[in-house]
Amino acid sequence: MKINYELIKNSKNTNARYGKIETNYGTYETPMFMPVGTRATVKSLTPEELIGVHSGIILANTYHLWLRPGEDIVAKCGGLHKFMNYKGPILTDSGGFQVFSLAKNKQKDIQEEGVHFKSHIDGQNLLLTPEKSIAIQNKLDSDIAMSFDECPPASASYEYLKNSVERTIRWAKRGKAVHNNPNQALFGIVQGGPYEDLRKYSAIETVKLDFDGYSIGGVANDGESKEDMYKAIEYSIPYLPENKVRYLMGVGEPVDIIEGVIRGVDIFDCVLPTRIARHGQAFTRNGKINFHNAKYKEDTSKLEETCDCYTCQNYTKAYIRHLITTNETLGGRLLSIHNIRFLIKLTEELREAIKNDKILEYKEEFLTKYNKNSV
RNA sequence: GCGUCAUUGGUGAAGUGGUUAACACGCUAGUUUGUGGCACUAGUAUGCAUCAGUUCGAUUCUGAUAUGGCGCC
Repeated sequence: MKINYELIKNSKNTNARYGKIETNYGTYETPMFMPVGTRATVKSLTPEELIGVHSGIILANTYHLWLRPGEDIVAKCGGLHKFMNYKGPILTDSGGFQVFSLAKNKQKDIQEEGVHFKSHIDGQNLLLTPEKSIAIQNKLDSDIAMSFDECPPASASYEYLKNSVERTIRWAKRGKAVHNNPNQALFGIVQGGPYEDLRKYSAIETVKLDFDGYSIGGVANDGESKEDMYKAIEYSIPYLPENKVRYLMGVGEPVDIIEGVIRGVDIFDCVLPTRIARHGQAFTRNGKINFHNAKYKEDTSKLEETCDCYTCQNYTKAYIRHLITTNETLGGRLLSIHNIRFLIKLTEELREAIKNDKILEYKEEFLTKYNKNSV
């Protein structure tokens, strides 16, 4: 089986929806947040800890695993699930974003065939094509593979985006043609920047190719404004089928997850919870806090009294600050556990809010508290 | 007691007769959205032991004092 999305309830006053995704590794409710495990590990967390924060699908990366250890070794170990000992579903990103982010200021050559660029590890010349990306993902044996797309910077011109969207559609078609893993779903990606006509065109043409799910890409790049991000979602969603899952790539911040859900997005992924954790910061109901701040030095309270995560159940802020300021790896681990749980809990609450038709009230209440201490 | 060398921020220290006293660490605050993992950005001595003198101008030269290291009696 590939995956199956079931739409259970549409929200009354918004585009938000509650649903379920059935996979070979269990059934999960949406909206959901997917933790990012680029190199076949959600940085610093064991699979047991991931289950402990109620994770569903997690994300791994085609580009990174292609270079190291190589898809053949993963396949030899029995596929990604066995390789990393994660018993939940796994989505693999196609490498399209890496072409954009790794080679941001370096030489890269985007051709019709694919993208020529240099390895970030040893500088060797690489060529990633739609066919290659799909072949790697087939071997990695993830539950969901992503089409190989071009992820243009927010600064890209309309003309550039127009051509880029066309090429991404051609690449999607080529990738789908060679996809041959019967247990793996394949998603298409809508691009088009902040332009309504490009998003519409990209969505309609991508849907014609009939994928198992659709994602909205090219958002949250390079300091793109939130308004542009929300527009990109609004311009794409109306053209996506109701009976397929919708994935907003790379998002995000709590406020963006809420805004995305309200606009009809089902799943999200983002490096933020684990990255800011390693840099000593945590999401809380009252906004983001920085453990480098001196005010936590003697703070014997829990990170969040109301949070059910391992970190909040067992440790004081003073201890976490000590770990962070002394650069102990446990500090980043504890904050990663909390931050991921925070975003997953957020989506759990959003699901409840959709079921009860209280999503706008929930947003208001959440953001009032969350933004109270900032700005 | 005599001689001698030293004294620069929270720390280790560089340096110069002349605009804002280098650098590092620490500290303080911020950034991070399909991860080139533990990064980046910014701020952080109104003052160079104290007092006097030389000088247009002294942290930098001179003298005294204080404190410390070393040597001698």
